[in-house]
Amino acid sequence: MNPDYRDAIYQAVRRIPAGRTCAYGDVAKMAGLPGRARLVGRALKELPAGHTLPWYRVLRADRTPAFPPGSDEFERQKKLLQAEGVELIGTRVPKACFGFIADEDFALWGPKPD
DNA sequence: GTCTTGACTAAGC
DNA sequence: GGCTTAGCCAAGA
Repeated sequence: MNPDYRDAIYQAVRRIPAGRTCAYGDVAKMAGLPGRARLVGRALKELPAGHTLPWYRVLRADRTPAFPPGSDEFERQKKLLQAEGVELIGTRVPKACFGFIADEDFALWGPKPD
């Protein structure tokens, strides 16, 4: 198999700075896969054991976790985000902590990975 | 080869 | 704010 897209997604997620979150769609764009948000979900679901990927920085387009509130994964994501200074407001993260497709962020992140 | 599923998104009501 | 519908594409059965 040659899951090149998956590696691209992993790299994209890894580039998300601490204290920041972004949507699956944003990660997909950054990975060179615009519109493949669901592929990001698949890739994250199939993360290898021992990974250090900040998957918890990836949220849905509405700034809510992909997991139902109260679930183990939801609580874990919430805890990890809070540890980085991103406190969930109810089930959502602050707008200021979400997204990276902006002039400043674009200059910081660059048009594409190396 | 076809059908179902999915850590999704956007648009419409 | 929420729910429904349609579109999307790869993996697994």
